[in-house]
This record gives sequence, structure tokens and C-alpha cells, in this order.
Amino acid sequence: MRTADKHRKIIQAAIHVFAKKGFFNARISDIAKAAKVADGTIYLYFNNKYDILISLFEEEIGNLIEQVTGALQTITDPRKKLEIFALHHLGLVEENRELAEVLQVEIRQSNIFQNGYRNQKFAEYLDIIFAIIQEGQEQGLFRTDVNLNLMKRIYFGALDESSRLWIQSAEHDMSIAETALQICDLFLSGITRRA
Amino acid sequence: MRTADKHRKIIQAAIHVFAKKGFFNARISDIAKAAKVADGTIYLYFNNKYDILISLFEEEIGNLIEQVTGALQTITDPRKKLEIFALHHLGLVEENRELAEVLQVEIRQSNIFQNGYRNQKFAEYLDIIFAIIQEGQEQGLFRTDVNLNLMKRIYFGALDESSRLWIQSAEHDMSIAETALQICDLFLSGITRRA
Amino acid sequence: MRTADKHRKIIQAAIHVFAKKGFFNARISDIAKAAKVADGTIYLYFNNKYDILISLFEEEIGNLIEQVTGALQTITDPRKKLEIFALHHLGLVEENRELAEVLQVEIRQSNIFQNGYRNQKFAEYLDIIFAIIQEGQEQGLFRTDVNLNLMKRIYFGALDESSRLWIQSAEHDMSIAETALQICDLFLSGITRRA
Amino acid sequence: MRTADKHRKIIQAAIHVFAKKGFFNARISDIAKAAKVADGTIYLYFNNKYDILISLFEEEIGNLIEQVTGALQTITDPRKKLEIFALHHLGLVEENRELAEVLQVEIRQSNIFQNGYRNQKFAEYLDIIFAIIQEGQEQGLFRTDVNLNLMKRIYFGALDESSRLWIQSAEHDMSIAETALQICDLFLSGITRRA
DNA sequence: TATGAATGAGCGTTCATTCAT
DNA sequence: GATGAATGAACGCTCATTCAT
Repeated sequence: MRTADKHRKIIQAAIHVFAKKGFFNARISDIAKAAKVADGTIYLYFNNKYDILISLFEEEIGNLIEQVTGALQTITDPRKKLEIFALHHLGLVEENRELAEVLQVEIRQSNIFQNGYRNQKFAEYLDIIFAIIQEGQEQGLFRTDVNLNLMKRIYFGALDESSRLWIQSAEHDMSIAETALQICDLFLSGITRRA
Repeated sequence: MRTADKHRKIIQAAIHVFAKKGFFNARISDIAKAAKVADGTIYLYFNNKYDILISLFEEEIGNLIEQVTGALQTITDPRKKLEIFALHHLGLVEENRELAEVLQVEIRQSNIFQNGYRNQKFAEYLDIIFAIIQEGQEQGLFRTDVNLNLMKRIYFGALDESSRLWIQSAEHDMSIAETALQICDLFLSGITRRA
Repeated sequence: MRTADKHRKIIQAAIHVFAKKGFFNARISDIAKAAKVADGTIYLYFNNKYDILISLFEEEIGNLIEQVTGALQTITDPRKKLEIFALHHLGLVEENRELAEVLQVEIRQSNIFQNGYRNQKFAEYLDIIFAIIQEGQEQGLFRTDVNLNLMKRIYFGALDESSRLWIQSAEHDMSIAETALQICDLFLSGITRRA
Repeated sequence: MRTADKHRKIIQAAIHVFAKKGFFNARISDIAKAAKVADGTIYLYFNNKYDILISLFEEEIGNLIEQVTGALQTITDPRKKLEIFALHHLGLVEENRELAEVLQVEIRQSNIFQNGYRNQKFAEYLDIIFAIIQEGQEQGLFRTDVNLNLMKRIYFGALDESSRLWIQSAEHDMSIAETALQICDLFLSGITRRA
């Protein structure tokens, strides 16, 4: 438990530091200080600086997946499911803004790791959208004339870019929930099958 | 003229190197080698490494804006305009894939510069979408119940995330143009005012 | 203690390297090698290269001041005090020739630091002479028709230039102590009040 | 003539720049800009950066020697000669303050040139004092119990340190001429042979 | 001669990582 | 396990010098 605690503490510290400075501008000593451990201690829990980022991704997106999946469990209407997803995805900005920033910014950098690391968890996360839309298509609710993988990306892209807008703006016209609902509404209007 | 040439050559080299390695993993000597100039020569044209990235952004997005604006000039239908924008935005992936990668990845990093640099050109680029949607609203074509700034971001996010998908994938279900048209179609379905 | 040791070790190494090459020709790696530490270690003890020189000045002149002040403690005759000062000042050439060289050469460079660093310790050192002469004047031993600050500088200049002569020369007509006594004698003859 | 002119112009510019920044902090391009020539032009007149400093020394001290020697020509009394020398040496601070600064600061750095350059002209300059004192000794005016080379250095050191004081101070108790006279008076009192 | 763009060796400094305690 | 002092490879940037024009 001790070990798990310290691992957590370092990840939390890393989220804080990466959010503020970005991965490359962040120093191991910054993270160590924020985690209130010695620099060397970090290397008892992680192989290297990149490993912190990878672990952070896997664990935090894993959590997200769990939460979203849990919230979707009792829902049957794919349209409602898309709404839940949107509320959760944007909700992260309020619940854990720093994590949202880190995931948004660093997740993109396919070349952040010069080795060929692929973020499997992120793919899983996107697949939640994929499954929902597929389900809707099967129920005859959603259009089938647009590529499914593309729709998945469109929805995610819309949500994520809006999330970034929210983070960057000082003032906001709408609440984060309202934003999520509008995006979902627009998307549903777009993908709904019409007579 | 000589001077402008070398400036260009260095920017081109930087696009190549940043696309491959990312800004932080890129070395000045990598760029110099790619541009076939000496390391020191780079500093005759740019103040520092960050300045290369900033210049790259401003110039290349400036070019994009010019091209898109030019292509939109003769079009009157806002729906057609959105299509043109999509074709151009995604078209960049084919025309200049490396530039597309750099703009996508590095443009996000609000904290890449620890000073408070704001990418004015990028805002201008997004405003093209804003203006089109606004025009459509004024003509009674588009919904007005969704926040305009949000719609702008939704469209851009959808396009950009799809662009990223395209870049990352080895094989593709559709052509880049087809992808653009599908995204536009979906978005138009979503934002179209209905009786 | 370990820490203080290494600080000392680096200062000693810097004295050695600065004496041989001068501040600007000296390389951090030269000092590191002479101190038998890694280059980076130096930056655990000093902010930058200039800081090494500043610390060196402050500490070593501080030591000098302590030694001279200690030696003057029991003396009452200002004339004897001037002699003691001369013996100490020139004595440094024998005791720690490299330090003498560094202090002599680099101390002058008011523009060595492009920022406005003022060597407070050096002023303190000169003030020892000032106080002695002033005391002699009060006792009616020394002339009062020559500006006191000027006299201070004359004595110091004479001693220091002689010190430089000694360092530069391969062979010497007199011992360093004899030199000090002659300078003192000459100065005393010059400043003594006559009937 | 053209050539000599440009040579002069560069030397003058170097005096200006070295005085302000010091030899090592000075850039060739600073000197070129001050001389209103191109960087490359400097290398048509000087072998390298060190060569500028060496030439500057030789020429300017050569000028000094000429001037002082000229002024001493008609004087017979060695005491008067020492006074003339002092007035000239300190006079430089007023006539050409920047040159005075450069000569004072950079002349010391025996290790400024990592090769073994010896400043012959400076030795000549000091020998003027040597000759005067020797003459005074031969005329029975000056003490012979103090080493002649030492006396030379004492006088020079006193003058030069006073010159530095003058340069560094914002306000002055006395005129530069008065200062010179006081130093000379003190020195003469010190070296005068007494019954 | 004169220019100044181009060169590239060289150095101060940083910081991820190690390891003796 | 935990520490943090020490390491040293690595890199951005500078600037004396060169050379094509």
C-alpha cells in the first residue's frame, strides 16, 4: 500500500507539473518537489521520465474509461449514451482541470516518444464512442453513410477542441455541461437518420 | 532575395525535422543539416529555436489563410464555403504532410513557450469558419441555438482530429477529399435549420 | 562539512586556473578537472562562472583582512602598522603566489562583470591603510597636507605594483620582506611630518 | 595614407569599445561598427583580435613616450622631471580617458595572451622614470639605499593607482593636476637624500 | 580594397540518471 | 526503501575568422 501510495503521489505531482510547464519543460526535480520525495525516489517507481508520462496516460485514461463505462451501464438509448460521454469528457475540465490539460496537450504528440509507443488506452477510450455509434446504427437510429471510424473521430475532435477552448478562455458564455449538451445535440442532428 | 531564400530553406528544414522528432527532440544542428547551412547561420535569420517555431506558425498559417480566403472569394453559398474550407484543411495532409503534422501537434502546446506567446494567426484562421457560419445564420440557413464560437470549434475540432487520424493511419478507407466531404456533410446536417 | 570542503576545493582550483589562464581564458571544465569534480558539480556550489570569481574575491580578501587586522591588533605605532601591512601584502606573493596573481590581475577589471558589481571587500581592505594613516595624522606623525584617500592609494599602488614586479620577474635583487620594508621606508619618509 | 587612416580609425574604435566592455567582452563587430567599417575589413589591417590590442598598446604607449620625452627635453632638474612625468601620466585621464582605462586595465593581464607576448613599449615607458631617478641619484639628490627598479615601480604604481581612483570616482576632491603634484611631492619627500 | 553573409569550433550551463550512504 | 549529491553527456548559442562577390 505504501508503494501504491507513493506511486500515486508521484503521478499526481507529475500531472500538476506537466500541466503547468509541459512535459519537456518539466524537470524531474520539479515533480519530486511537488510529490515531496527525493529525485532518486522517482526512479524506484518509474524507469525514466517518459515512463511517468506513459503510466500517467494509461492509469488516468483507464480511470476515465472505467467511469464512463460505469455511467453508461444502465443506459440503453445510444443518443443518451453519447450525451453521457460528452458530459463526462468535458466534465473532466471541471473535476480535474490539470489532468484535462495534460491529456489534451501531450496525448497528441505521437513523436513525443522517439520509440514507437502506441497509446492503447486512448484507442480503447475512443472505441467507447465507436461502440455507441455502431449500436445506434444497428438500431436504425444513426446514418450509415458516413464512415464509422470517421464519426468517432469527429465526435471526439469536437469535444476535445471545445474542451481546449474552455481551458484557454478566461470567461465563458455557457456552463461546461451546457457546452457538452450543445455539442451532443449538434452531433446527433448530424448523424441522425432522416426519412 | 538570397536572404529570403535561406529563411525559407530553414523553415522548410524545420518543418521536416519538427515533424519527425517534435520541437523539443529536434536539435538546431538537425535543422541546420537539413537546410544545408551551418548551425550559426540559423541565428542570422532567427533569434532562437522558439523563434523558428513561431515564424513557421505565422508564415505557414498565413499562407493557409491566403489560400483558403482566395478559394472562398468567388463562393457565395455558406454551405459550399464550409466544404471548401474542409477540403483545404484536410488537403494539407496530402499537399504537405509534414507541415500538417507540425501544425497539428505543436500548435496545441500553449505552454510550449513559457512566455505568453499567443498565436494570432491561428485565431485568424479559425475566424474564417466563424464568419462563414455567421453568414449562414444571417441567411437563415443555420441554427442559431448553438453558440457560434462553439460551432466554430466543433467544426475545426472534427476536421483536425480527422486529419490526425489520417496521418496516423497506414491505410485509409476513403480518400482525403471524401473524408472532408463526409465531415462537412455531417456538420451541415447538424447545423442546418429545420422547419 | 563535505559541502564546505567541495566549495573550498573548487575555489582553490579556480585560483590555480585563473592564475594560469586568466578568467576569460579559463574554462569551467579546466576548473572542474583541477578540482577533481564533474563540470556539473561546480553549479551545485556556484551560480555561474562569474560567481566563482566573486566568491573567490570576497572570501580570499576577507581572509586577508582578517589576517592583517589580527596582526595589527597589538601594534600601536602607526608607522609600525604600515610596515606590518606591507609585509603582509607582499607576503602573499610568497605564501600563495597564484592567489596574489588572481587578485592583482582580475581585481582591476571593473568591467569584468558587465553588471555593476562593486567589490566591497576590496574597499574594506584599502580602508585598513586609510585608518592607519588617519591615526598617524591624529598623533601628529604624518603630514596632513596630502589628501588622505590619495595617500591610501599611493601606498597601495606602490605595494601592488611592486608585487606585480616580483611576480613577473624571474630573479630578484632582494627578498620580498626587504622589498616591503624599503617601500614602507620610502613611504614613511614621504609622509612624515617634518619640523 | 588611406590605409594609415583606417588603421587609426580601427584603433580608436577599439579603444572606445575596450574601455567600455573590456577586451574579452568586446566583439569584433562592436569595433567594426564603431569604426564604421565591415567586420572583414578589420582583418585587412590586423591579424586577429589580440593583434588589435597589441598594436593599440605599442602605438599609444609609443605616443605617450614621445610626448613625455619631448616635454622632458628642456628640463634639467630630475625633481622637475618627475613632476612633468606625473602630470603627463595623470593628464591622460583628462585628455583621453578611454585610452587611460584601456591601458590601465588590460596592460596588467600578463596572461591575456596565452602566448608569451611581452610589452616592450611599456618597459620603455617605465624606463623613463628609471632614468630620471638614476640621474637624480648621480646628482646626489636622491637616496641610493632603495633599489632603483623598486623606486621606479613605486612611483609608477602610485601614479597609476591614483589614476584608477580618479577614473572610478564620480566626484573628486582635487584637480587631476593637483593630484599629480601631491603624488610627486610625496614621492620626492620619500626619495630625497637627507643630511 | 571592402564587404558582410556564412561558417563551425567551442563553451557555459542544464538536467536525467546513478549510487553511496 | 529513501535520499540528494554527484555525474557528464548533450545542446543552444556565440563570435572570431573566412571568402565569394
